[in-house]
Amino acid sequence: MSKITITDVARRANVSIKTVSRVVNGEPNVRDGTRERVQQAILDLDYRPNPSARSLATQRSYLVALIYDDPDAYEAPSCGYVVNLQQGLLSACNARGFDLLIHPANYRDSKALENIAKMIAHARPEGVVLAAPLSNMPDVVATIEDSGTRLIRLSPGACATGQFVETDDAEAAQAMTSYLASLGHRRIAFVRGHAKHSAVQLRLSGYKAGLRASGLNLDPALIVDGDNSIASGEDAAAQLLALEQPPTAVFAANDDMAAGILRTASRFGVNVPDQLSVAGFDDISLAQQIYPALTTVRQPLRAIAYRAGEMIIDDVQGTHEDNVIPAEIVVRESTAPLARKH
Amino acid sequence: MSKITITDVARRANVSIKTVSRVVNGEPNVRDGTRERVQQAILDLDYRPNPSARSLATQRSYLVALIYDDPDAYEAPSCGYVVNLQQGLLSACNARGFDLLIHPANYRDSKALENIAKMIAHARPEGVVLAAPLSNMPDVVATIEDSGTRLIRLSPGACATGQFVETDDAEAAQAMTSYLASLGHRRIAFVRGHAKHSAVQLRLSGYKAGLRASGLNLDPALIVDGDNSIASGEDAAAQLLALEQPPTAVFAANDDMAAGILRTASRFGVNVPDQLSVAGFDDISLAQQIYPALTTVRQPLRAIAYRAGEMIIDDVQGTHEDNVIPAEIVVRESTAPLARKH
DNA sequence: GACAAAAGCGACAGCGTTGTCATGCTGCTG
DNA sequence: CAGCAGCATGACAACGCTGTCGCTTTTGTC
Repeated sequence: MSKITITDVARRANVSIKTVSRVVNGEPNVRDGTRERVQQAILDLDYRPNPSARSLATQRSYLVALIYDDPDAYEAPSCGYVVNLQQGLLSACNARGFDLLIHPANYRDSKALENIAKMIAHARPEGVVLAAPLSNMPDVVATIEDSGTRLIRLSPGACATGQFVETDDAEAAQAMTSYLASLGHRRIAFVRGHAKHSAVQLRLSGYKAGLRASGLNLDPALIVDGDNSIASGEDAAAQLLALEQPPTAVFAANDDMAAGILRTASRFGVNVPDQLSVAGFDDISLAQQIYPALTTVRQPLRAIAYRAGEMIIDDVQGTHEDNVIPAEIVVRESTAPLARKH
Repeated sequence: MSKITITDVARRANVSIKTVSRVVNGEPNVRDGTRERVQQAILDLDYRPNPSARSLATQRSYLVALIYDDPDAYEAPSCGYVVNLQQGLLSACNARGFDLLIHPANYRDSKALENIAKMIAHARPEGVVLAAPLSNMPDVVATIEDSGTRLIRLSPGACATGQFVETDDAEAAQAMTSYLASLGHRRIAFVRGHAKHSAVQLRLSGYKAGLRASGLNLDPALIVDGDNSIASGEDAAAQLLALEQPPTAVFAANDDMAAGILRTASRFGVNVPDQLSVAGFDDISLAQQIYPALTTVRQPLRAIAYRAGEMIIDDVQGTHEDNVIPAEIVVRESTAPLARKH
C-alpha cells in the first residue's frame, strides 16, 4: 500500500519534485550532492514512481504485446514455443521497466483480427511482437500495422518486409549436415518438407552446403520429398531404405518427418542409431519424448524474443546480422558415429 | 494513434465531460436521450478511455498478476499447465477490462522472492494468482501477503489458508485407483511426484484410499519416487518392472512420468495396455499425442484460473464448494482390463 | 575581473480521467 | 401553489508525474 509520492521524496530531500523526477529518470544537470540526497530519500521512503501517472504525463504506455497463435487447438509443441517466447520477451521488457501483455489469438476464429485491434486500441502497447505462424499471415500483419503500432515479426519467412527476427535455417541445416558427416557418415539423405513452407528451401540449400563443406558429393537419389507430416516421413524412409545403397544417416526437414522415419526404421528392423542415424529440425517436444530421442535443431526462442524486445523498446533498426540468431544443434540418441564395416 | 479524449466526445455530444464519464462507466442519473447521444458520439469518434488516466484518477491498476513456476528449460512440458492457466485467467480479466501480468518465478533462484516483491511494488496489481507448486511455499505466500495484495492460491494443498481454488486431488486419485481396480488389477503401483509439490501427497493418499475402497492391500514396494519429470518416470518404471512380482497397472502422479513409464515399457518390450496398464494425472496435451494415448485425470485448469480471476476482480469470497472444481477421469488407450492368466 | 555560457534548480501547467459538490430543473406532497 | 426531495448535469479540483521555461548560480574565457 505504498502511498509514497514524489512530493514526499521532494520534501524529505528538501528539493523540488522536478529534481526528484530528474534523479529518478537519470537526467543530467543535477549536482552530485543533491542527487545523493534524493537517492537516499527514495531509499528511506521506499518510493516507487506511479506508472499510471508517468504514462499519463509522457503519453507512453511502457507496454509491449506478444501475439501468438492460441495453442488451444494446437498441439503440445507450441506450448513450449509460446512459453519460451514469453520468457525471452519478458526479460527484455523487465530490464527496461516495461510490462508485457500476452494475447493468444486463434486465427481460425473470425473475430481474431477484431480482438487484436481491440487489444491494441485499449492497451496501446508501444510495440507488438508477432510470433509465427501468425507472422506471415498478411491480414494479421495488416491489422497491426494499421493501428500504427511498431511491429516486429518472428520468423516471417519469405515475405520479410519491415522489422523481424529469425534464425538462419540454411546455416543450421548446414551445421547439422556437417555434424552428421563428422560422425563418419558419407551417404546422408535429406527429406524435404512441404513446398509451401518457405523455410524448407533454406534447409535444403543448407544441407547441400553442408555436404560441400564436408567434401561429400550430392546424390540426387538421397533427396526425397515429404510434406512435413509423420506419414510422409514414413514413406520417405521406406523409399530410402529400399535403395541399393541406402543412406547411413537421414536428415529430415522437420521433427514430425523424422519421427516417421523412426517408425519405418523400427518396422524394417533397422536399429537407430546403430544402423541408421536420424536427425530432425525444430525440437518440438515430441523430439525428446519418442524413443530414441531425436537429435535435432533447436531455435533459440528466448534469444529471438529478447532481441525483438530490444528492437521495440530501444527503437533500434539493427543490421541484418543482429536479427538473425543462430540455431543450436541438440544431440540426443538418434544419431551415432558410423559403424565400421567388418 | 487514437488521440480522441473524453473532451472530444463531450463536445460532439454537447454535454460535459463528466456526463461522458457517467455513460462510459454505466453510472445512473443520465437521461436516456443524453445517454444515447453520448454513446453515438463515442461510436462516431471511436473513443477509448485512456487507461493510465483512469488508473491515476481511481487509484486502481486494473491489473491482475499470475505468478507461476518458471518451466525452466525446454525440457519441462509442464508449460501446458502454464498456458492453460494463462488463458483461463486472461479470459476472466479481459471480460472485465482488466489486463494480465505474467510473472514466471524460478524458486531455485535466490532472488525469486525479491523479484516478486519488486514486480508487485512496481505494477501494483489488484490481485495475484499464485499457481502450484509456488502456492504452497510459505515464503512465497508471505512475500505476496506482506505486500498487501489480494492473493488467490491455486491448489495450495494442505495448508489452505486464505482464498484458493483447487480440485480435489485426493478424490480424483482415489477414483482413478478404483477405476484401475475395477479393470481387475490387483497389483497397482503408484509413482510419486516431486516432494515439494504438495498435491502429490493428496494424490498418494487418494491412491491409498482407492486401494482400500477396492479391498486391495497396500504393497510398499509398489510405491516409488519420481520428481515429475519424464526421466524419473522412466526410472520408476524400470524399478517396478524389475520387481519379482511386477505390477499390472501403474498410476503416475503426473502425465510426464506416465509418459516415461510408457517409454520404459516399450524399451522392455512390455505391451501397454495388454501387459501393463498405465494411468497419469493432469491431462497435458502430450497425453493424447503419445501412443498409446494416456488414460489420465484432467484438471479443469482454465476453469480454475477463470474462477480465480473472478474472485479477485469481483471481490467475491465464495463458498468452499464454489472453489473446488471437480476433476475428471479421461479413459484413453493406455489402460485395459487385466488379461486372464492362461 | 567582467561577461557569456552553461549548469542547477524550481514554479507551474498540463496529461485524461474520476470524485465532489453546487446548481438548476422536475415532479410530488399537502 | 409553496415547498422540497431527488434527478440530471456541470464546474472544478484532484490523481502523480513530466515538460517548458525562467531564474540563479557556477564555470570558463580573455
